[in-house]
Parts: sequence; structure tokens; C-alpha cells
Amino acid sequence: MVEESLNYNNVFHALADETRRDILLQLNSGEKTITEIAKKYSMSFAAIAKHLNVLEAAALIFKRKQGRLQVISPNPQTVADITEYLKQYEVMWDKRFNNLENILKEN
Amino acid sequence: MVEESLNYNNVFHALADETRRDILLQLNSGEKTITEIAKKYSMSFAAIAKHLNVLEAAALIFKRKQGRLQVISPNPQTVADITEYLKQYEVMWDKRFNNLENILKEN
DNA sequence: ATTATATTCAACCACATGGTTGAAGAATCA
DNA sequence: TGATTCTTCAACCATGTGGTTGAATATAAT
Repeated sequence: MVEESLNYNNVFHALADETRRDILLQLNSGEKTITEIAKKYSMSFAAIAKHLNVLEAAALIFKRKQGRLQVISPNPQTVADITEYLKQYEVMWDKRFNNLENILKEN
Repeated sequence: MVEESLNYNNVFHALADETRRDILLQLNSGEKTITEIAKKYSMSFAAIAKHLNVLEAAALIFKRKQGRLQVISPNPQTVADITEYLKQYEVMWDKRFNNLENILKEN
């Protein structure tokens, strides 16, 4: 099995949706089937199934077929990877230059 | 000045684009004008200006008008906030249940 | 075998996104 | 003033996104 490297576009895009972030949080309490997940939202079953496809493409969840059920579980590694990735964006920028008030105070 | 709370949809959407992530990285080395930023990409000036609007809407950058120039600087606070926000998604999920091999080994 | 349940798939729709070009504004330079 | 530079804005276009409905498929229950 080849270890695919993360597609950051996919991951950030998947996270840029309230419903998908909410689904991910639900999975904190354990595995759920698609039907169980879909019950909590007012949108159609097919819409939730699509959201799960987006989350799967982003490697944020796993799907495991069990009989006619699809069991969905979170992939904590991807969130960890994204957090690690974001470190390169934590720039050491002197905040004074972003703050007009301080610049004025100093002059 | 009212402190707006972060719009996570906007932030993740802004990060879900290679060009925008690259622009953000460029800003690690300091402030830049729109023209300076745009010079490094093959797309049109207007396209880069749009990307900067998306980054500004996400509070990932600041814009400061200086004469006819727009000076762009990074907003490190937003990246910090997003990293903090992601902590709630770092679920303590027993990885054995995500790993079929281990389940088989144990049986 | 029939029926019910869980999921997938395809077609469709309204709207957003990422790009383009060209014109219009402002600030600076000669 | 006139020309140049930096930026903004509007219109346009192709494609993607988030949602819908309905049909098809596969498994499970009666």
C-alpha cells in the first residue's frame, strides 16, 4: 500500500464547510454509519453522502464497508499533519508594524 | 474598533488554494506591495488582486494604503487561531480500529 | 421470494470560484 | 499639464460546489 502524501487543497477545502466540520466533530465520539450521521441534518441523505466523499478525498475520514453499512471513522493523522504544516505559516512578524496605534504612539 | 471573530469558512477556503498559500509564505519575509507580489506569478495582476481580497476577507493579511501603493502584511494571529481551533479535532481515537491489519493480528 | 433498508449514482439547478480583458480612478513623475 | 504607475472595478467565461430528486444496486429481514 503506497502512502499518499496529503493534498492540502483537498484538506482545507473539506474543512471550509460548517457541515463537514460538524460531521468530523461527531466522529470524535466514535464510528458512525452514514445513516446515523445523516439523521442529524435537515439536508438530504445524498447531500451528506457527498460531504463524506469530500472528507474521504481529503483523508479526514476512513470508510469501511460492513455488510450493507458504511462505517465512518475519523483519521486523526490528517488533522495532526495539517497542524504541523501550518507551523511554517506562523511567521515572526513584529506586530508593531501591523498596528497603526503603536506606530503613532512611538512618534 | 470591534474585534470580529474569525470566520472559519473564509479562513479554510482561503488556505485551500496553492497560489494563496504561496503568497502567504512570501509575506514571511516582510511587507510587499501588490505589484511586487504579482510579478512572481504568470497570472494576471487582477487575479492576484482577487486572491489578496480573499486572504484579506479571511483576516490572513492586512492591507495598508501608502500613497498609491497597497502594502500587504501577514496577520500571524489568524494562523495561530486556526491552529488552536484545530485542537478540538485532534481526537483520541484508538488507531487499532482504523487498522485492519492489527485487528486481524489480534484474532 | 418479497420487502425493507443502506448506499450509490446520474441528472439537474442555482450560485460561487478562478481566471480573463478592458476601462476607470488616484497618486506620482517629468 | 500630461504621461506613467498602481490599483480597483465591472463584465464575462468555464468550471466547480452544494444542494435536490429519482433510479439502480446490494444486503438483510420476514
